[in-house]
Amino acid sequence: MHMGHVFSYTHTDIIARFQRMLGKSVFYPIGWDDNGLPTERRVQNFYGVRCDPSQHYTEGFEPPFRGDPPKKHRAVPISRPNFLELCDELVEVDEKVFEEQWRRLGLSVDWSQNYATIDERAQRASQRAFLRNIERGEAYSQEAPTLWDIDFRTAVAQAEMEDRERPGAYHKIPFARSDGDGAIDIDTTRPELIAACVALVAHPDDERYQPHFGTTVTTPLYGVEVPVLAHELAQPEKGTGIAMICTFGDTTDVTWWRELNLPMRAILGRDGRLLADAPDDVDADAYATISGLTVKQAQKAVVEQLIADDLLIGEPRPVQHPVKFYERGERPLEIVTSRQWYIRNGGRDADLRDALVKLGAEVAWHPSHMQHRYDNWVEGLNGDWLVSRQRFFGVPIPVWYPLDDQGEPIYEKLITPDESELPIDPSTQVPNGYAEDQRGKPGGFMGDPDIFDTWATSSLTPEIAGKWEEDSDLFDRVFPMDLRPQGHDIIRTWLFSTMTRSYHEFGCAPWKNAALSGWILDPDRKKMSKSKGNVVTPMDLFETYGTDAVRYWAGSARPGVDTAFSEDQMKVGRKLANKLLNVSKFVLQFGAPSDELTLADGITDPIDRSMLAKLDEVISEATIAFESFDYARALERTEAFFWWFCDNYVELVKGRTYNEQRPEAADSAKRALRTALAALQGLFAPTLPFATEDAWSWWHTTSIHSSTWPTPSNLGGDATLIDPTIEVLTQVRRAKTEAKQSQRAKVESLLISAPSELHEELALGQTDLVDAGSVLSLEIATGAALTTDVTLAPPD
RNA sequence: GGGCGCGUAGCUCAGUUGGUUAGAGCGCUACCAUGACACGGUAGAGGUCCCGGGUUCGAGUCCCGUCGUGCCCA
Repeated sequence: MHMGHVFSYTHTDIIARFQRMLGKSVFYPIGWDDNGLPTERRVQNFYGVRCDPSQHYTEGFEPPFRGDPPKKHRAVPISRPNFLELCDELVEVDEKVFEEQWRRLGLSVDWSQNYATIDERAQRASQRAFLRNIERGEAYSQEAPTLWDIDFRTAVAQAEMEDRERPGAYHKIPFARSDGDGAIDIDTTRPELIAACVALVAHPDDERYQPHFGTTVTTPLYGVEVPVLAHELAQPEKGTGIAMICTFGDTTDVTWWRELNLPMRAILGRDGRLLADAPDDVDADAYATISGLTVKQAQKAVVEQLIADDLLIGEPRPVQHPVKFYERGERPLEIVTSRQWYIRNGGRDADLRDALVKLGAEVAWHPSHMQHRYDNWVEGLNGDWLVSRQRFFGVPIPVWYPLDDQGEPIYEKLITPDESELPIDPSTQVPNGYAEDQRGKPGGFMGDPDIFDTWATSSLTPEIAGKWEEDSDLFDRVFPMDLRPQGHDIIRTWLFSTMTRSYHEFGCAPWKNAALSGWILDPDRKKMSKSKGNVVTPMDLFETYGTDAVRYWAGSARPGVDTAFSEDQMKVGRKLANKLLNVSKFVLQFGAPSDELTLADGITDPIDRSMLAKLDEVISEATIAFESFDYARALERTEAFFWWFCDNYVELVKGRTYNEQRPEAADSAKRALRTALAALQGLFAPTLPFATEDAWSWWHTTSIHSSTWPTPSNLGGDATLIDPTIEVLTQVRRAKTEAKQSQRAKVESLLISAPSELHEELALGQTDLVDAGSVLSLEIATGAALTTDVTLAPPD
């Protein structure tokens, strides 16, 4: 856990606490997204093991290490079940630590409702939703080109892919025309893929190549005849304006291959090496020189061969170009053909895409411009959602396949479990009508070896948390949910995938509101993240500034705005919490008024009513702000009033409150102070739960967090009536400061000059003013503006 | 290249239907042991609201453009 988590989770907690004070019963679960690669990596590094599915299960296996294996240690291969046991073990330990930290932060989540994306309930929901997706045709498996990380050996979804600028070089290479009339020169950054070339392509409007459309050329080195075609995705200004289409060099190749109905000529293997055997029509002898090489080695070999055959025109020209990477990966993604499971998300279906955009419009976004991110992403999708992963720690894909006489799976006849059997693991469980000894045998069956990507399960968090199909009373009450809080960086993944699943299953958005938190930036304005090594952990900050101060820092950042990590803000928060405790002590020292007058009868002084009228405005504004999830504005308004209250109102009426000569006047102030204090403690309670609870306990027996949200007292006071008096008080203070005197210094005479319409207001504040300013003699005269003439008494 | 933010005091940021003299905190300066508070208080200095046009009686706020900066998507 780092400050980025503290930041956004605090926002959610503030909203939950506010809603609870409105009298609502808030459903506030928390979940751990623990399956997937990050956990696998942690397990490998923590225990010094690696998963090898060919290994057999070892009962009672003890890992070589529990934490910090030495650098030289070589990972011990262990079976998948053993590996999963260690995942479970580590996840449990991690979650304990997390929970402890969240409790320390004061998250008011319902800990009895927590879940994890690997727990049984989540697995059940994940598998159930998926089986229903299959039934309705929303999920399908297909042998298709897939983004592939050669190091992780897994397929990767569009949402997990990112562009990185990498150096490359254009190689200009001639493709001989089949009619023998010269050659067409193409530019490519991937000459090693010439053997995989299936066509050349140029823009249909490109006059240079229009005469060649429909003709054929022959690939250099490998002698394959390929057509010259037209497609509007070809970029005339890039290189020579004509490109070779390979199966596959990049995602555009996939589009061309699909839309132009081109044949497959695959040469890349899943290990990132070129396949051992050449495609059928490729010159086998020429291919033999690159067979089995890595992509990098193959490029070098092909270029050398081109140069030797005088087929490289000029020198390679270096370029910087965007290359697609798995977001966790270190080598460029390749595209290989493999059988994968997909869930329809509109990437290949305009109607579905439109429906999902429309669904996005039904959600209230906070801040509203975040909706553009969603629209942008949905409209830019170019394929369905790939959900299968060739990994180990995750929810198994709950299907089996019958095997034919040759032992080959018959994918179209897949076998699914009954919902009542979920969750299942098809790699250890046997489908109905089969016996375990038929596993992998001709005429028998095989389990799908893959697991779901973690997003495929976390896309169901509303269903998991609401106990969909398991507790319909709860589910009907909480779904659709009111709020999805999350970071804006995962709109394309978590938010969008959750929308998609909800649309398929229920035809509606899974929540009414989406509140997007910003990122935490380090002082250099870089995103704070583990991989950048610039994270700050919260525990020390809790110790140094207090939890409320850390929450204050988070709560003062406007929704959706990236925020610099700032200890200065925490100092301010600490100051605020401290001030609240002190002013509470001050107000409460006077005790409760003895009689039971109503507020209207007990608070008689117009100065007191004026302060309360100001407070009423603040309560209204803060309430409206909170209702629209703008916790920062609510805090800011409350805070501004609070400091004014402490510095001005409290100081102004302090003398009257202490004055036993005029009990009724003192009583009015005491009642006003207590009324304001109760409201202020309430207004701050969502943001500063600890300080407010503490101060509240000094005069209440129940928790402030189960008290009711402050409401305006509506005594009909004049909010601005007090202002001229405060202005005069400020001028008196200034006079004392400029004279380098104590604020306690006596004022011999105070001459106030003010427009006549302010005279009554000043007269009403006069007694308090005389007390607060230690004024010996005061006079009010008429003048154009409010000015004062302060004569200090000589110091003693 | 397309989309979306953001440019206000040395720093971090408020400024919500356009409306007196643009605010806060931190930092800085000076002062103050006062009965809630030294984890304090009082006051002060500090701003061509990125730049250039436009709308308007009036623009930090609305419109157009430029520049800078950040993110998302190609």
